[in-house]
Amino acid sequence: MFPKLDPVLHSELRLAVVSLLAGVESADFTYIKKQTGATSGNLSVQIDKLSAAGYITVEKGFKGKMPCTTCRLTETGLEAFRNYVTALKEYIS
Amino acid sequence: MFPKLDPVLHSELRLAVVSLLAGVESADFTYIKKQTGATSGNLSVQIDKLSAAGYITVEKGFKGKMPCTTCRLTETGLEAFRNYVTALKEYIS
DNA sequence: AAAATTTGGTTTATATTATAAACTTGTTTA
DNA sequence: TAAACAAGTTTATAATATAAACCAAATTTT
Repeated sequence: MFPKLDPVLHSELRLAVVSLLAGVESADFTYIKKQTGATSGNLSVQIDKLSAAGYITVEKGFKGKMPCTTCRLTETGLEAFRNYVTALKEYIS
Repeated sequence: MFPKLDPVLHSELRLAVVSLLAGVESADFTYIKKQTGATSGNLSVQIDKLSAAGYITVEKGFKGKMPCTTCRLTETGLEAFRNYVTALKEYIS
């Protein structure tokens, strides 16, 4: 009746990050931070978790001389997001 | 951009309980337990939290000789649920 | 050019949560 | 009457989310 909700996505900030990434080709740390309003520490941790789950890829490079961390949603991540949304609808409809 | 999600409702089991109660006039502990597949302990704790938040009322009585705990969604609870659903849609659409 | 500030994060500590395991009280069944 | 079951509650534990503190490099200020 109530399907299990993916615990990786059932987190306010991680869900926001994935939702954001689902709409763009890629986004860097600073941008995600601004859009979500998260603190750096929290965002850093949650990005690690999404990465560990294989839901996003994280690429560290530089923009000019400044470090820049770029995140991208993987196929796995997109599918997990879709599944989560489907499951969630059982709860809220 | 991403609205804050009510932490009382952003919990798999509590959300299931509220979702369930939103569709019926009332439901007792055993029924909720069956429908959600939760363990008694977990359900007991989460019902307390929903009750403490004023989202449900809990009435202890007997069905025959057996104790029976009946739960009902309050107006506050229903409104919180609606708000949660609205907020969530910002994340998943 | 040295000092102070900002950028872009990471690491660590803490407080909260979710969950299961163990327990309680009373009832039914063998 | 002893064992098993029902309906929960309480307590312990493991996982989470979050913020606070920290760090290195770049930039700006004096």
